[in-house]
Amino acid sequence: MPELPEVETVRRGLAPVLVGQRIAEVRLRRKDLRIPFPPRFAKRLEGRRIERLDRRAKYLLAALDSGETLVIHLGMSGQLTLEGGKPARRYHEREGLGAHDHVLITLEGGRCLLFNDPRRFGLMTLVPTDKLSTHKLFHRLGLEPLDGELTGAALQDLLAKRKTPLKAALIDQSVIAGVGNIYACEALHRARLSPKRLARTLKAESAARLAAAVSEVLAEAVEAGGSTLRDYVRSDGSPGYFQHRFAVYDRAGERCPREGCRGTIRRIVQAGRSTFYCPTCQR
DNA sequence: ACCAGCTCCTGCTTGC
DNA sequence: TGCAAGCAGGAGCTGG
Repeated sequence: MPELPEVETVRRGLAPVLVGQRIAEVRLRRKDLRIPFPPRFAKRLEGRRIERLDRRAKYLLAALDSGETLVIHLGMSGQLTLEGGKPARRYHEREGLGAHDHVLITLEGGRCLLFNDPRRFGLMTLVPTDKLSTHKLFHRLGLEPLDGELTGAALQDLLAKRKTPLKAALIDQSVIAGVGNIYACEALHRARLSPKRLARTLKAESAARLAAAVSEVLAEAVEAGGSTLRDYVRSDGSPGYFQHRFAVYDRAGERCPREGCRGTIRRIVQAGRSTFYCPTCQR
């Protein structure tokens, strides 16, 4: 679900509240998400201060004063929201939590970070902060789009050996980190490139256009607070707004919004996932 | 090395 | 109306 813009929006919402705070208590309501929680997970969090809140690809990274980093992935349906205010322990101990409220992290200040994830494709784990970049979750990740790494040349280089359709290459996290199904479709439309085109056939000029399109779409989506289709909300529970600006995603049958193009948006299936594009202007 | 396909899980939408 | 199949924003694993 949440792609880079949604995760970045959650990060921006959480950072002012979490950074500098100490974790008072952690409550796990099951023993695993997509993967098991690490040994003594709650104990390794309790009493620790959160020193930074960063993002890599679609992962949130909370660096702790213990030298470990709490790694969080929202999967398809994960939500991280801030609950409660003054009455410190109330939320943590309350009954009647939702069936999918899996983890509660109560801060010394009294607020509570709640992780809810119906499909349980998300994960939480702990990784030594100085070993993050070599950890198996991170070592294969590709270019980080909002950090200036995503240049036309770098992208062309990564795509050069790939025999997959462009769309499949774009959602491959070892090429560009953080792009998922929605923003891949949007970026390809903006770059006027067909999702079916073979990745390695991209010339420098097209690769540059695609690199720029990905960066622009993601940046605009972050500005809009992400896209809310069904599950995604910001940390305060409010929705994002970028879905209203989709050019192609979930718009099969509609007229292509590109000026001067009279095409109709089509939905096809690639590698088992929906792709939306305009066959007229995307080549 | 690379790639397509399958899989985990729940809930909403669609079609009979 | 009711029920079952199909589908969903992710990504690791398998086998070719």
